[in-house]
Amino acid sequence: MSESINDAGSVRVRFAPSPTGYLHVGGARTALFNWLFVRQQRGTMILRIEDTDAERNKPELVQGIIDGLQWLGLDWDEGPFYQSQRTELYRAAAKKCLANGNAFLCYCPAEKYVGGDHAEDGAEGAQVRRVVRCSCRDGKPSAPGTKPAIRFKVPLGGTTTFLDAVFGDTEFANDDIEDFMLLRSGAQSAHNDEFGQPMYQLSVVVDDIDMRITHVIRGADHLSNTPKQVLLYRALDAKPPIFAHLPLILGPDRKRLSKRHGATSVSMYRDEGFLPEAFQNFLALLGWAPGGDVEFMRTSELVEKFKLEGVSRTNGVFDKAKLEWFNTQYLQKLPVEDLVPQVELELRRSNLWKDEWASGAGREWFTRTVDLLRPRVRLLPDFSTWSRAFFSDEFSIDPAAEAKFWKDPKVPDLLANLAEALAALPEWNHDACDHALRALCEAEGVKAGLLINATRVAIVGQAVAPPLFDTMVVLGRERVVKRLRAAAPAGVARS
RNA sequence: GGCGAUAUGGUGCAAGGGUUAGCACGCGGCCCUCUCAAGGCCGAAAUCCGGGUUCGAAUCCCGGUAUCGCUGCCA
Repeated sequence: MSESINDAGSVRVRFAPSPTGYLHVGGARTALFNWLFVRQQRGTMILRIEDTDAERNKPELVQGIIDGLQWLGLDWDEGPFYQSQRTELYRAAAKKCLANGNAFLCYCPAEKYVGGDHAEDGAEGAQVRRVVRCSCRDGKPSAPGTKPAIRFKVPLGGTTTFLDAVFGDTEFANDDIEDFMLLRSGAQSAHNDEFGQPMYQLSVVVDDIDMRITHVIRGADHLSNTPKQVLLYRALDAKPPIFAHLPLILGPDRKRLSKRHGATSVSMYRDEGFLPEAFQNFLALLGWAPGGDVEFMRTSELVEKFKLEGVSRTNGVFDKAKLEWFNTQYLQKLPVEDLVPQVELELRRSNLWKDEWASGAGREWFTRTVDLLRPRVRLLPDFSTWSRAFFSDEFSIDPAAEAKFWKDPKVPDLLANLAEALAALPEWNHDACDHALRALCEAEGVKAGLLINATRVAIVGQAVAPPLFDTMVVLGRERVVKRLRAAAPAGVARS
């Protein structure tokens, strides 16, 4: 019985980024889809770092990717594995291909390699072969004496097919596939190695076989690489996995998302103050939809509903406005206890945090305050802005707010009177404040709105805040009265 | 250039032969109101083009166009 659980757990996927120093949006989406799929299937997620290009890899950059994954709440079960540490495995595989006739030694200097070019379309006659093959593949070295590289010997004629869960059955003509590199030549290597570093196509396939990957979920930029890899699986006597290629994420100009589109790394969104779960929800819906009208789905729901078959085949534009909308939705709908820790982190970052908020009554008060503030927050740092206005001694009045709500000459007296009325209140709560203010307005013959707006400016320094009486309760009587008294003469001076 | 993929409002997704082509973001308006949000209601806005197949096509087929990808001793 328990064996069936193991069966269900036989799905194995991997996320295999190159260490570019940060996790970018496209990579994050790939990681997320892998993760949603594998968690639903109760399978195994593997993290593998594709750092075979020794030139441009810095091991320390991997941490940026890991941070990004963790922020997004994506975990893995095995790894991280580093391809740079598995070189021998790839060399052995390349030699196996050589031995069984699926690869050849290529002596062409890199710049002079003729393969991959396409033959001129001659007369209608024999146009079967579309890719030029290098003479090395037939045992006729083009430049004997130099150190050779190893290339895959793509079959002449025929087709290579594979199953793609997103794009369906896909077929490529072998004559369109160039004899791709497996191993670099040893020539440029400082060492006296026979061969150089392995190439991408080789290392992915070898690792995916070795790690028993069942589903390769990756960007659609690899769709055209897939037949090469399928050929390699065969050459290595292995069964290809199921592929699932995800449509690419584009910038607003419909070009592939890149640095010049602004924020492309997930860390930038973290730093801007997006909630990880909102980001996750947004990303999940970029290229996939469960089929109904629901969009707000928390992690567990996404895991439950995700289907590879539902993935779109169309490249999609990253729409930051929609991401912002998701963020406000999460800010509002999340259980407040899920939000409070995020706000705490934010206030710690901006040095506004007070230890008394960590537990007990302080914690309760802090939680209530977060709850009060959150409908008006768009990004986490807005909490810092609010806190500065509410609780810090740097309190100051925004001139624009003042101009808008203190222009009535009656305001200074009203504020002064209100201060005393509030100071005399037997109890400090929403209704008491409400009644006191309205009674005063009635006595003075002014509309409550006038004083409410003026008071808001006086006690928070800005034109925008949560409903006034809630705000008063959260601020506390002492602060409210003090600020009202301070505001009254200021108002007089201006009137 | 060759090969491949894709094509529904500005954007993200629905509608897998028969709907007044639906939802959401954004945009405009109204309501609510104590400011600003949120929320509610209303509105403008789309099936790339051309041929087929069919009683009937956004949906299936072919061609064109456009876009993206691959075509590296990058991954």
